[in-house]
Amino acid sequence: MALSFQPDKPIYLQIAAHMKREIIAGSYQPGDRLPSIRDMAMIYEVTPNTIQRALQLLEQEGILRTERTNGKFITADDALLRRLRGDVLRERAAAMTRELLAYGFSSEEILSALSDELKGADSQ
Amino acid sequence: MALSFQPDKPIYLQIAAHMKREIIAGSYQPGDRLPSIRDMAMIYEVTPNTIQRALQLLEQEGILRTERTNGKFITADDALLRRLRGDVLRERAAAMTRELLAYGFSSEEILSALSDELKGADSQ
DNA sequence: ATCACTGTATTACTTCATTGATACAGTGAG
DNA sequence: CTCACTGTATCAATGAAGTAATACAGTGAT
Repeated sequence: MALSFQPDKPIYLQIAAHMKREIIAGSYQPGDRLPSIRDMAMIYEVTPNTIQRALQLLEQEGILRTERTNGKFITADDALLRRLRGDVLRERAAAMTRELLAYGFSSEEILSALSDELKGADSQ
Repeated sequence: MALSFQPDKPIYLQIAAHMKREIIAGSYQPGDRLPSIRDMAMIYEVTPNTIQRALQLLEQEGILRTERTNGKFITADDALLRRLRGDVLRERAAAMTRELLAYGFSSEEILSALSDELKGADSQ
């Protein structure tokens, strides 16, 4: 793996975002145990502190649960994961809408631009 | 005015973004002269350097033009402004699409979420 | 008891970016 | 010429943030 990091954003944020995407996309299952902090540090080629910091963010969102001396686990709370999935979608859509309306674009323009993008993405 | 700044993003970027929105939204007209750097510094309540730095970004995009001892002006190039407007819309739509597809959302989910947001925004 | 494994906390380094102070330079009106 | 106005360049202070090093602490298998 070793995920190529963008130099302009903190690594711990990029790892947190990556993990969150994987979890929401279903690459990890509810209840799964994560690799240990030190193992993940090797995988991502960063120091353990950076991993810990990333995972703290996810734990604050309730996505992870810690067993003090045993490891960290994806929450087994299915409902929470489903809710999170919906929240992410709505929040991203809302942010984009807010921004583009501030630029003076009409609802029709925004919707049409998005349709075009999705058509392009589908055909790949 | 004095625009309340978010503490987490550099002020010069926020000012640049604000100006760009105003220009794309049509609050300034092509060819308009901007207030002097020192005047804008007073208006935004920041130091002149911060304004200069913000305006440099817009100048690099071709949105502004400088007359060395006379001031800065919105470009009179109408076509450029129209093109910029379209670019912004497409770029934002593309970024959001990329991100949400990485989360595993389907095109249908994305489109529907955006429609919902726009409906909400319209009715306000 | 010891070892190997978990996560946690503390501290410090170091780098980097943002902002501010100040000086430079050109133009045109009076 | 001088003043008042433009934008520009340079350099320093500060402050914040990210990362790394290291030590702490708990558990369970052998």
